[in-house]
Amino acid sequence: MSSLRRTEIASLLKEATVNDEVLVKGWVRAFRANRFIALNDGSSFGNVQVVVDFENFDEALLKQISFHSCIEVKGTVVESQGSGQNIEIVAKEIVILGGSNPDEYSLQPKKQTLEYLREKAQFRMRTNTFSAVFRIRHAISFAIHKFYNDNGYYHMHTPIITGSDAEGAGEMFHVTSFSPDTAPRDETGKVDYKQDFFGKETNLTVSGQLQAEMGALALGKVYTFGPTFRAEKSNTSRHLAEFWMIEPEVAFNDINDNMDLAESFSKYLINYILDNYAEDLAFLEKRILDAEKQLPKEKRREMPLIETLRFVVDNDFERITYTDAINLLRNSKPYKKGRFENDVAWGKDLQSEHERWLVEKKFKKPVIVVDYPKDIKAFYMRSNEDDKTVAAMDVLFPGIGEVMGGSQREERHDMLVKRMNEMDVSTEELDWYLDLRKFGGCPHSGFGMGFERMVMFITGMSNIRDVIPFPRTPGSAEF
RNA sequence: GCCUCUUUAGCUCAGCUGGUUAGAGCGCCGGACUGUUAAUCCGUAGGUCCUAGGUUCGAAUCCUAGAAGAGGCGCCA
Repeated sequence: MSSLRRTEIASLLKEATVNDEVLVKGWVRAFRANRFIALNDGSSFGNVQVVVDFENFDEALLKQISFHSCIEVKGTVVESQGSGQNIEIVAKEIVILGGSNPDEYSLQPKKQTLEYLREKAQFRMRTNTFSAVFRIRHAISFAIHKFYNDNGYYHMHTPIITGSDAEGAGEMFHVTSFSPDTAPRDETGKVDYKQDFFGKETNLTVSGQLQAEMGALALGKVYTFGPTFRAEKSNTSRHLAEFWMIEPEVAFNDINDNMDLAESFSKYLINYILDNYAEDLAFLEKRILDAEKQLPKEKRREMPLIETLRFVVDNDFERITYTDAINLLRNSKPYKKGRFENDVAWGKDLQSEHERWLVEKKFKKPVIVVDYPKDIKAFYMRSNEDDKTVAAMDVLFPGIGEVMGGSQREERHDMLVKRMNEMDVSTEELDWYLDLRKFGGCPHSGFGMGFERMVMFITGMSNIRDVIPFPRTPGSAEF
């Protein structure tokens, strides 16, 4: 008995047979009727029920079996008399590993708002919702590596501290070893970064794409998966200052190959979760349905979570050019009735209300928009024959908007230089990037996927801060 | 960067045009019950009405500033 080894609850629920003597450890999810403990150790969504014959246990010990206290139980597996589970454990010995005074503990065995739990990040992963979300977050991360590995891609680590500020993907966080008060200054009074750690100004990366292109032009197929930083004061449920991004970059792929990759990649991830995390998904779906009961019909999801995921996997993404999208929008009901707040016109970027109409009203499935006007896109995107558009694509998902954005890259050296000059991007600073066109260049494509946005889509969570353990947003860097 | 909303018990909230001692459900605590699945029943306790000013005979309620949280726009992933 004393040499008994711990069984994880996931394997216990799967493999235990009646009369097994077992040792389990975990956190108390509920203690009902002074007799039934729902115990969870994180190994699965399911709890194991521990039955306590309270007459045989010390009252002081039973008192310590409170919500989220941590205990160790030795006992015998029996068939359950109750209806909620097949087997349960009759406790012979219980040890309190860590008590949790319910008077002082900030969580309770009841529904609590996601906002409140967000403030208690030290505990929120113990709740059903967040443990399901973070198990799935892990699984998507694993599936990403599996997808690319199985398809012959190489994972490439791009730098987190970058020395170039020409990536143009947004505001950056400066990285310096100087203290603001004592930073050395040059004769004009500006901070003299020549004396700083790296001898120049440095920032946290906003994208690994330019570096990934080096990998693609040597290893053929590469992808990055790392943290990314944007110092934009975006105050929305879809933006983080620190988020994770996956960026495949593939030699010889054109924009159509790029779209194929984006579609098969996202379907693979969704399928992986459908196949392996059904229990967690079912709980998340039920959670949303319960929450939506209080909302008016038009604010509820059109389909429950799992149905939505199946639908996305079973149907082709809609592919449409920017020009066609503009025409569709200008002929749409909301446009004609003046319901859009922002104007729709060729040359202007699609606003979220327009994207939402295309995805949620018109096509009711993921939509890939391609061939955007060159003036609203980045310098490295390949110019099309019409000289007005570039081979850029945005992949739009229902409820979330842009999940992926990418392009075929401009591989023609002269064209790239021309675009850089037009858009005021320093050719000197990016000479290494231009070298990739000068020496052994080739057509290539890639895109960036916002990891947290994919986690949002798959888990059905509506705030990006609830799918990352420690969200960093303007004005908030707790924990 | 712009705009809007919220902040009242441990949690979720109600509290009307300013007017006695600020309420409910859940949770906690005490008791009853004991095969429960958000257990049930009875009872007790629990409040700097976010903070600081102001208006008023009187402020949870009105005004100003600040803090925290949420939502929308823009930017994007």
